[in-house]
This record gives sequence, structure tokens and C-alpha cells, in this order.
Amino acid sequence: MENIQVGDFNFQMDLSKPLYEQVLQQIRHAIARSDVPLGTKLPSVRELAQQLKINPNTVMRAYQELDRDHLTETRRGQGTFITSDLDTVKQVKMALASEAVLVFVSSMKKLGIDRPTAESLLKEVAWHE
Amino acid sequence: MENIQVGDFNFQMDLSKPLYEQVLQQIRHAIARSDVPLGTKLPSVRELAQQLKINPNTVMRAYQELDRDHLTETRRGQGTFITSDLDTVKQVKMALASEAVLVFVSSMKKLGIDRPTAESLLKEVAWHE
DNA sequence: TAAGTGTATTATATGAACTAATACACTTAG
DNA sequence: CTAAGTGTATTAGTTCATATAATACACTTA
Repeated sequence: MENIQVGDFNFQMDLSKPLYEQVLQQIRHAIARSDVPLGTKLPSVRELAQQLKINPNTVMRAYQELDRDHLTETRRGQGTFITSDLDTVKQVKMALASEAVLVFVSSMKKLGIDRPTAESLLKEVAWHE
Repeated sequence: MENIQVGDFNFQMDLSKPLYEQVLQQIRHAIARSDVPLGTKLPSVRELAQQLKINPNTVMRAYQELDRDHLTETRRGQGTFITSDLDTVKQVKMALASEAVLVFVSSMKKLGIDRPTAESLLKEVAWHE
């Protein structure tokens, strides 16, 4: 459970999922949560790779996917920056939230659990904001 | 989206996840949903492999995991049968449901979405029992 | 005894993920 | 202009989980 701080970002890496996916998701979530101001510069590819002890190519793969979602903007020679467009951030956030909701509903249906039961199960668990 | 019927079971295989995991989950869900009576015999390893056009070893891997959870019982020379113990089924079902709830809550928290918002998102989606 | 079960073993194939090394292109501070 | 710091691209190789293949063995039952 090592926690690595790089610039404004926090990373917890493990081996359960592809590394590029973890980097991608953790930065994406940081943006969605507004942990970090719009326009913030991401750590450079080389720096992040060094800090996380992974390959630069792996970091680049994550950054490219962020770019594709327009959550970041890359300026050659300068770096990769979080978008300044709040709408884009909100849209991505809602898309991720909807996806999570659908996954949950799908799980419940696969188990043959109806809506009221699912809702009460959800009410039973602690949240801890 | 091919749908394959084998005995009392329905399978929809794709390439998004390991084959053994898909077989495992689909049978597990069928049991949890009580789609199939307790005590029912699963298709034989060879038959299921043939119908799904996958390797017998892959099917066996799924069956062994079901056995480990005590959702099935294997009798050498006879076959693999769903447990007759309703409690076991209920327990596994609730464990899977709890897991799904936790995953959902975790997703919401990673996005910085609070409980009331999550609940209202859930209310907004169609369910279609 | 034969046919149908699960089980085990060993070998091989495949593809995704990751690493490695290197070179190139662009920007900016000095 | 130059050097250092950016992202980008390419090619090669490693590693690991998954899946296949072929075969043999053990047990049950008709």
C-alpha cells in the first residue's frame, strides 16, 4: 500500500491492474474530484516514470488517453496540462458516474436482486465521506 | 452476442474477460438467481467444453472454483452437482451483492460523489427487472 | 466391459503489458 | 545559440496469464 506523492498528485500502485490504467484512473479521478486546479501541469513523463519506478512508455500511454478524453492538453516541449474547460471535466465526471451506476445495476440484476433490495443494501453500508 | 444453451444453463461468451471466469460467473449467477433447482447436475466438463468450443481444462478451472466455494459438489465418475444446501447459496449470493455494493460506493467516492447524489443517480436509471 | 464421468500432467501457443534503449522534435531559460 | 527539459516514436525483447493440445489415469454405472 505504498503511497507516492508526485507534484500535486497521489499514487497508490499495485499489481492488480495494468500500470498504465492505474496511472490513468488516478489522475482522472483527481481531476474529477477537483483535487487539483484546472490548468495544472502534470508531472513530466520522465519524472513520473522515475518516481513510480515504471517505464516512460507506460506513463505516456496513460497521458495519451487523458488527451483523447480532452481532460488534458499536451503542448510539445512544455508538458501536459489539465484542461481549463470546466464543462469537459463535469462531463467526464458524469460519464464515469453513470458507468459506475450501470455496472452496479447490472451486478444486481445478474444476482436477481430487485431495486428496493439493492437500495436498502446500499443504505446499510457505511460511507465515510 | 451469441447465446449458447447447454443443459439448463445459458452462456454468453465474449473476449473481454478470461473464459474460465465467464463460465464461473455465469454458472454462479444462475445458481444465485435460482434459475436452476438445487442439486442440478452441471454439464460434463467435456460436453460444456465442446458446446462452448473451449478447452476442457478451461471448464475444469471454473468448476473447481465453484467447488471451492461449496456451490457445487463433485462426485468422481458421476459429475458436478449444485449444492443442495440453500444456506450456502444464500450466503454466496449475499457476499456477491455486498461486494458489488462496496465496489459502487468506492467508485462514487473516488469521483468525490456523496451519498445523496449517488442515491439520486441510482434512482434516475431504468431498472427493467 | 464399455461409456461416461472428473483429474492430472506436460508441452506449447498467444497476446497484453511492460521494459529497454535510442533517436527525434519542440520550447524555453540562460 | 545552446543546453536542458519537454513530448513522441520506433524497435526489440521480456514476462506472465490465459488458453490450447494431447494423453493418461481413476472412478461410476448401465
